Amino acid sequence: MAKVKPTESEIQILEILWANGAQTVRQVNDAINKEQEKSGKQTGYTTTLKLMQIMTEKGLVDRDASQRKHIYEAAITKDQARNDLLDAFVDSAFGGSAMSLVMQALGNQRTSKKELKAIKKLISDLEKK
Amino acid sequence: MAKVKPTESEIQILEILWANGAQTVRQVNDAINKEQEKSGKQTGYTTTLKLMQIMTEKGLVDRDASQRKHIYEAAITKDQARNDLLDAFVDSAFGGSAMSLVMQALGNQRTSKKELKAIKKLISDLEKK
DNA sequence: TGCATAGTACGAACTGATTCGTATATATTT
DNA sequence: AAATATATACGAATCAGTTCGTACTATGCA
Repeated sequence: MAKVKPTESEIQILEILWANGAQTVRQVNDAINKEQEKSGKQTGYTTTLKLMQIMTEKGLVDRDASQRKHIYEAAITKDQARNDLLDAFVDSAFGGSAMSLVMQALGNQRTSKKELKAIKKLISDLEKK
Repeated sequence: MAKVKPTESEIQILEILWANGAQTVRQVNDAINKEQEKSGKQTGYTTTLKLMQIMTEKGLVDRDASQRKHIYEAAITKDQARNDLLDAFVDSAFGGSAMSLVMQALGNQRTSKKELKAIKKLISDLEKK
C-alpha cells in the first residue's frame, strides 16, 4: 500500500474515527471542539467538513453518501498511519536511524517501571527471532 | 530554554552546521545540493540564504556578520532540537505516549542484535535510578 | 579606475494547509 | 405550507513555508 502522510489536522480527525468508529462530520466536529475547549480554541463546522472532504479525495477516509448525513470512516489503520509517519519523521529528524530515536526517547522521557518492563519483554521476543 | 520546532528545510541546514561546524551560506548551499544531486533536485543560493536569515531571526542559528561573508553556526544543540521535535511528534502522532512510539519503532524496524543489546543496557541503567 | 565576480537584502510569487462565508438542498417543526 | 434548522458544496481569504528574481554593495583583478 502506498505511503500516507496525513497532516496534523488530519491525524486529529483520524484519531477520532479510530477511537469512535464511523461518524458524521457533526460528530467529529463536536469531538474536536470538546477536546479543544480546554485550550479555548474552537473549530467551525465547515472547516471540519472541508477537511474531511479533502481526506476523502486523498483516500484517508471512506464516505458513505447514501444518506443525507454522510458517514465517514478511517480508510487506513492506526498502525499503518503511525508507521508511515514514524518513517518520515525518523528520516527527517533522526537521519534515518530508528535506533537513535528510540534511545533519545528512552533517555529523555520519564518512563515508568511498567513501561520499561514491557519494552524489555518486546526486546526478548524480538531476540528470539 | 524555549521549545524549538525547526521545519524540515531548517533541520537540513542545522544538520549540515552540526556536522561541519560554522559555515558560510555558500558552503551550506553547496552541501545541500551535493546531498540532493542524487535526487536531481537543486536549491538556489538565495533560497538557502533567505532560510538562514529567517533562522537567524528565529534564533536557530547565530551569525557573525563582521566579515563580508557571514559565518553561521547552529545556536541549538542536536540533542535539544531532537528532543523538542520528538516531543511534538509524540504528541501529534502517538497521543503523547513516547512508549507507544518506541514500541512501534522497535516492532517495525529490522533491529540488529547489537542495537537491541544497547537498548537493554540503556534500560538497565534507567531502572537503577 | 573600471569591470566582473560574489556577497547580502528584500519583495513577491507560489504552494499546501487551514479556515470560513455563502449558496443551495433537504428535513423538521409549527 | 411556510418557516426554521441542518446538511453538503465550493470558492476564496489567510497563513506559514519555500523559492527565487532583482537590487544593491563590496571585493578583486585587468
